Amino acid sequence: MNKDLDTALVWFRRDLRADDQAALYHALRHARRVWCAFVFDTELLAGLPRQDRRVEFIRDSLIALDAQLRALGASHGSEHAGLIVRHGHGAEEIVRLVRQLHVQAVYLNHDDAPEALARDARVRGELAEHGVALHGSKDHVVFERNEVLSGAGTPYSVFTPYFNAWLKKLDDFYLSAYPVSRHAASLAPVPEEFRQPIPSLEALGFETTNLHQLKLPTGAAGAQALLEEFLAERIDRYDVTRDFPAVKGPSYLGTHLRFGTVSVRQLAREAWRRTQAGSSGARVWLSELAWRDFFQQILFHHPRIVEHPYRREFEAVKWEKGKHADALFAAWSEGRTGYPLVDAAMLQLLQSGYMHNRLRMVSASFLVKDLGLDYKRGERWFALKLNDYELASNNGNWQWAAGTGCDPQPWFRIFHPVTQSKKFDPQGRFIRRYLPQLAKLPDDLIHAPWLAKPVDLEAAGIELGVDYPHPVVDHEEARQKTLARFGVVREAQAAKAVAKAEKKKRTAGVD
DNA sequence: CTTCACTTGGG
DNA sequence: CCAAGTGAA
Repeated sequence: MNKDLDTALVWFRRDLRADDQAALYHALRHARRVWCAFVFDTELLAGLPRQDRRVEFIRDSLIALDAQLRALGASHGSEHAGLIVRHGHGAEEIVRLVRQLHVQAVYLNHDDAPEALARDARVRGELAEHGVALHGSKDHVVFERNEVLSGAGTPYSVFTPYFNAWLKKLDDFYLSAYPVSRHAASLAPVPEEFRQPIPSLEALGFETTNLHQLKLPTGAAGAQALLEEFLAERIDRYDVTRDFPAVKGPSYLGTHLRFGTVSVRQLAREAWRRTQAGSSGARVWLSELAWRDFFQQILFHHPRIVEHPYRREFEAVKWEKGKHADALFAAWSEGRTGYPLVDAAMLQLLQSGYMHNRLRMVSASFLVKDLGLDYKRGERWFALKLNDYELASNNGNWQWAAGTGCDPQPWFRIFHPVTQSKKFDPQGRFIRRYLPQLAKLPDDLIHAPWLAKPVDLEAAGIELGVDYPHPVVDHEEARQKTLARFGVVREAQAAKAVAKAEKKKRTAGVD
């Protein structure tokens, strides 16, 4: 094929794989010599704790990506291909590489988080000054930006119609893999002076974590192993197993999706095929992928939700503040609220960087509706701790739980933490895993130890307040306070409804 | 010169 | 998947 460019650079960011990779594919197709680069961004790293499983996950995955690129190049007659890894200011390092390698175009995949969009726009401007083009591609989601719009041409704000339109647009082509290997001969040898080993964690300013003790294999090969097992053993029952935190139901692919060590097209393709074959589990799992697209698209169209509630009437809600609120937040984040399921969930997050989806809902609801704390505090905590943290999904789901988002859980629907516990961890298997001090309590008492008789507590070897905390709030009392707290929203929504009804009456009168 | 089978590009 | 292009019969 005739190529229009001599040289190009692929800037890897959250797409750490060499197969079915949009930017890599386009670069290889258009340029005779293609280099690949990743930058550990000093500004981004500076905001992270010294022990961060995600930095380790990325570093491991870069080693795998480098090997993947070398092998791909070698099998197409190109020795010394590979990944150039830098540590510095992301944008500056890329511009520097472009000049040093005399690159004619940079290829990257879209990152639609507001800060990333701003950064990429700056890079585009700087590159333009050197006469270098920047080409962006969709890669992270199945459908992005304006690809799925309502009949009126506006973005959807309710999931169900969005999902229907999403499914309608889905076809084999959108889900087909970018055939990277077809053009792999364009992978260029990395010049001697650019061949540097991938920096160690220490060199990056980090310490090792327990990542390798977790059941989370890294890199594209790790993702494929997880996927194979999930498809073979669990996806068809996902609809019935996914709500039970003690059951191995989910795919555990969230972190791989986050860093692009797996292609979302591959996942959607597998789920879609099984959906068409009648698998109800696959259909529910596919809808989770669509939720991810939905929240990405919402963030793209409404970047203000990073700082503000999507529904403006919630700005007026007064959250608990001050010393007592801070103490409640500390109890929540450290897993000592006295509500076993919530505490077990928060400990799972602390110890592994993962939290089961059902528990994300339960613990979020508890923070907002039992403790009366601003959802943004919880959002920030999850952002810090979740291996699979993704701004769009995390913000979207927290706003869902708080009732402030698009298509949210209504604010007056308040999860009962004990009922949720009995329903989704009936035998207390999950609770016992993280709270061994409660292990001897019988199944019916483990969900609310403060209701156990002294004799039962004694038999289980528990002294409340010593071995396990008293509940930090009374749920029924908290519920009443929350309903009152959201009174301002009720009034605003009622006023809105009245205005709407009057308008309807007026237009009806005209007809 | 037409037709069919096959490949390639698009996202 | 579909449209457009290619090459052989």
